[in-house]
This record gives sequence, C-alpha cells and structure tokens, in this order.
Amino acid sequence: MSIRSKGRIISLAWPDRTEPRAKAFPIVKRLTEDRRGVLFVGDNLTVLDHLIAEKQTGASLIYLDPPFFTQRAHETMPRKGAASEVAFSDQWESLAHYLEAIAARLSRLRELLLPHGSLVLHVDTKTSHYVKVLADGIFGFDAFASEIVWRYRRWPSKTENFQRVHDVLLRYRKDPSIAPRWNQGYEALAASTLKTWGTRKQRAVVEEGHRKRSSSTEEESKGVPLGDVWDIGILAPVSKERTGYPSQKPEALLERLVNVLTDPDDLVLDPYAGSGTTLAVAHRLGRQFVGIDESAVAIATIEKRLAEKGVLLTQVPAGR
Amino acid sequence: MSIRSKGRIISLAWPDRTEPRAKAFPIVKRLTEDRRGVLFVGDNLTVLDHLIAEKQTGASLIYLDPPFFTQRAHETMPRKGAASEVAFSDQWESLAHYLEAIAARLSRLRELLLPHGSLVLHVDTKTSHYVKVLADGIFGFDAFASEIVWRYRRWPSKTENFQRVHDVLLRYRKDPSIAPRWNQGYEALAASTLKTWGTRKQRAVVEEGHRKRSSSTEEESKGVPLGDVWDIGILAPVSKERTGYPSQKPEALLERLVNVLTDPDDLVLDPYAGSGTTLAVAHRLGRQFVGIDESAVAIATIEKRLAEKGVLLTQVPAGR
DNA sequence: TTGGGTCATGAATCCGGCA
DNA sequence: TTGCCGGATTCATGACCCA
Repeated sequence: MSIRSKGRIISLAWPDRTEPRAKAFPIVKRLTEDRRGVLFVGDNLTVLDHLIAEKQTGASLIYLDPPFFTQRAHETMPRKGAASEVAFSDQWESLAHYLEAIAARLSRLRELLLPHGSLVLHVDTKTSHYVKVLADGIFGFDAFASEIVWRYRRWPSKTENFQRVHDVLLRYRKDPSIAPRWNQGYEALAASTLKTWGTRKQRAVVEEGHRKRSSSTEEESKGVPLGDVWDIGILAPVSKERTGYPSQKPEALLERLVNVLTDPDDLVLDPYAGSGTTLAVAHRLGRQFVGIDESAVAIATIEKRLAEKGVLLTQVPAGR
Repeated sequence: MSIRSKGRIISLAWPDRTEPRAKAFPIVKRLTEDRRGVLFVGDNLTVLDHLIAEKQTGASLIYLDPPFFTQRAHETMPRKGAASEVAFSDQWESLAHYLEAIAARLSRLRELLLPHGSLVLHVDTKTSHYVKVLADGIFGFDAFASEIVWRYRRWPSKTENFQRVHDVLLRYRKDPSIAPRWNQGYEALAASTLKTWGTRKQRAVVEEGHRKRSSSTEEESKGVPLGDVWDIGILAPVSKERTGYPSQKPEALLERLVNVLTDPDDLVLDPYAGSGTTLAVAHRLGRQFVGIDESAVAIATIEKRLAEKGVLLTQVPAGR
C-alpha cells in the first residue's frame, strides 16, 4: 500500500508555503559531568542544524512534545504563593505557520535518527491529523508505525460532548526495511482471560489443518504484548513528580517509550525538553540524552530537576 | 480557532481530482410495516441524491462505517461448512480514489443532517488522518466535535510494534452554533476513585477563593461523564450477535451513540448498513432508521436479522 | 466452569510481470 | 532465460469472550 500508487501523491497544501527562519539566538551548551547528557539552550531549529553539521552520533529515540496550537501563552504553576510566569508561547499567526514550523523540525530530526530508530511525536487530537499527513510526507507513508493513544483520567467538565480524555502519539521509523530497536513490553492480561485461563500461556491445538481447541500450558504468561492504547494517569496536582512547568508529562509515559524503543547507552533526543521529563527518565534508565529548549524557565526547571538527582550541568563552548 | 485564519486555507491536494460517478443500478426501496424503518438497495451515492431531491426529513444521527482501504475483498464467515462469498470489495485504484469516494458521500450526508444532528465516521488508524482533513473541509474545522477511540481486545500477533487495538470514530456536528442533541451518558467510576470516595458524589469546597478540600456528599454518583475512549469488546467468534458478515460492529458501540446523540423517534441513517447493526439498534431503542447498502449479501443479512426481531420489510416503489 | 472458535493480524511465501 | 520486485495469497498465531 502506498500513497503514491498511480503517481497520485496526496499532500497538504496551502498558499504561500514558506520555510520558517530560526531565531537568531546564540546557542549555549551544557554538559553533565559524565558527558552522557547534553542540554542546549536556544531555538531548536538552530541547534538541530548545528548537530547535523557537527555529524553528531544519531539518536535511537526522538521524542517531541511541541506546542499544541492552543493559541495561548502557557504559564508555570508555582507551588506556593509565588507569581506565575510565561513558560512558553503557543500563539501562531495561523495553522499554516504552525505546520511549517513543525515540518522544518521534523525533516531535521529525521536526519539525526539512526536507521533502527524511532521518532515519537506527541500531538493534540484536534491537529494530529494535519501533522500526520505532513509527517507522512517527510518520513513516508510506510514509515508510520503506530498511533498510540494515551488515555488518562481527569476531573470531568460540564460540556455537551464526550469528555476529551486522550492524547495521541505518532510513531515513525527512520527505515521500515530495517529491524527496529525493540524490547517487547507486556501488560496485564484482561480480567476475562485471567478468570478462564489463569496466568498460564495457552497453546493452540491444530488437527487436520483446523484449529480444534486451546489448552493451557505449564509456561507462565508474561502478559499480553503492549498495545497502542495506554492507560496512564496524569500527574496529580500534588504529585511529588510535579515541577510546576505547564504541560508536564508523566514519567511513566516516557518510561514505556524509552524501555521498549532503546537499549541502555542509546541516545534519546528531545528538542522540546520543557520540564525535562524525557531527560530525567533517559538518565534514570541509563540512556544518553540530548535536550533542547529555548525557554529560560524550562532550562531552570530542568537544571533543578536533574540536580535533585545529583546530575550537574556545566556550560561548555558549543561545538564540543 | 480556524484553519482559515489569515486566509490560508489548508486542504488535501492531489493531481487530477475528480468527482466519482454513482453506479447506474436502479434503487430498490423496502419499508417496515410500521413505516418507521427504510432499507434502500443500491449505490448509496444515488440513494443520497434521491433522498436530497425528495426533501426527506433529516437525520439526527448519521453513522457510517465505510470500507477501510484494506485493498482486499471481504468475505462472509458462515457458521458451518457453507461456502463463503464476497460481502463487499475494498479495493481501490489509489488512496486518492478512495478519498474522492468518501468526500462525495460526506458532502451529501451533511445535507441530510438536522441542525442539531451529528455524523459519526468510523475510520481506520492508518487513513483516519487523511479522512479528517477531508471532512474538515466539508463540515468545517469548528464542526469537529470528538475523536472517539474504540479500544478493544483481540488475539495478539507477533510483531515488533505496539499491537493495534483501537479504531477511531470522528464526530462532526452539522451546526456548532446550535445546541446539539445530547443525553449525557455515564460510565463506572475508576477503581481508585471508588476506593477513596465510594459511590457518593464529591463536592469541591472553596474557601477564600482557593480550593481547600473535597468532601463526599449524600448524593449517589451516576458515574463519570462518558469520555472519548471507549472500552468495548469485539464480538466473540461464537457470539449469538454474530451474523457472519465481515467487519460487523458490536451493538454496544452503536447503542452508546444512539442513546447519547438521539431522542426516541429521531431518525438514524446508515449509508453503509452492512450487517445492519445500526438499524437493529435504532429499532430496538425506538428510533426511526434509514439504511442503504449495495451488497446483496448485506441486504439478505439485514432482512434476516430484522426478521428475527419480528420486523418485516416489504418492497415499495422508490419515491414514497 | 470449561473449552470452542476465531481474526478489516502480520510474517512468510508464492507467483507473475517486467527488464 | 533468469532474477528482481511488489502485490497477493496462505499460514502461524494465542488471548479473548460467549455459550
């Protein structure tokens, strides 16, 4: 199956499509003591071009949680009294400008991905469809691997609509013809299965070419292979994990991605590092990491978060 | 928020876009004895144009489960011995042709929707994104109401990917400025909530402008307002509900949609009636229904299914 | 309670057109 | 003729839900 069949290429189109320009900030680079973690301060477009030019080793996993096109400025939520400040702006002239910005990042990120690597793109349910069509154009329709649904629970609002309780993560592979990094994950068996079969593996019995019956075996089942709908709670407002940075994602979500899609010592890249969840999880699980963010609030949050784990970042000249 | 901001309209584009032509089958119309249910045999494009021309009363709910662009012919699965036959073909020259066909149906269906009505479009996770961009163009970005995730459980396959265990349903409203048909649905409270609070309703307590604590009230909770991720089992292979028609959807799925989005006596329209799940549920819940299908196998399946509920269809001249 | 029967899977294999 | 490529077919699969 190909979207190019019969030469009819389907793409998103809008008038006056332009290439976004990187902000002219200078890049600042910070490095952990063991040199296994890097944090860049600056426009990620500039930094990505810098990384490509420097021919840095590629990443096994790129996770990005870009702004969601909410047309709002997002503020921090400090624990006590302290004034909130703008963490990042998510205001755009138009959806077209937003898509142009995302597309520019994606095409750079693809270059930084190892052949066995995955890119996971966290998107909003209102815009995911536009982003997917765009990303299909950059990675190829066949490089699309999964639409992962992150289902969470939250305080319900009073609206005449089905409560929105999920986000979408799109996974792409750099090269679908190459075996991917893959450490199979499992989740608990369904209640109905447990009732009938217990935790033993079932075995299909085939007679005369037809499936006749199942029987349970001695072997303990590891559970059911991980699906593409993940039930993971959002961070409780009083959770110890909370940094006060808006749009913070739970570590459990990143943990799954890192465990399944990378091996120890692999490199994890997050170009919208935000509160630093990706970096913290990568470090905890023994992976190398590269984070990028242009927001001073984000950088301060990340440094504090990593420092609490005993990881100190020191400034080095960019280009090392 | 609008995709038209600053006059930059984003759309799907492909070369040589054409308007599909309806098949030249004659329409056959069948009517239930109480005249509250109608079944059309023929190309749904022809039938929809016919319905628009006849200025039939509009629908409160349109549900459609079109082919998924699997590029396969789907066959029936008869219970015992009997030979299987092709129920419907899902083979297309290209994704572009597929999208052209869907777009043509959607624009007609929109005309048949009452102002308070909803259209729910069942799509595949590989093509949903293209279809959503297309449908946004027909209904308007602001008419999009929900991306509903139908999560099911099935036999796992051995693949280095997250198992696909969900389908997507896109809900659009005819007119987002008008109050929709809405009968709030509920689901069971989460296990963690039950443990802490039991089944009593919680009430937020606000003091001095700050949220202080919650307290449980006397009132019994109806549960959590229905979200947009639905955990509904697929039909078991040995289920009594099974008709043998491929791609049959569980009645529980349609029940939710019909209960929430329509009132009794409202009209439910399904232009890809298939095994007749929508019609059967609409009838059982006291709604009027219009079904359309071009497959003789589908029509036979529907007539048998309805007959088992004591609903007989008799042929009448089209146009009544 | 126990066991049957399957899957709009996904991988492996086959096959036919083309160079 | 033969080898390659891609589409189409078939084959192994094991947890799920209902009777």
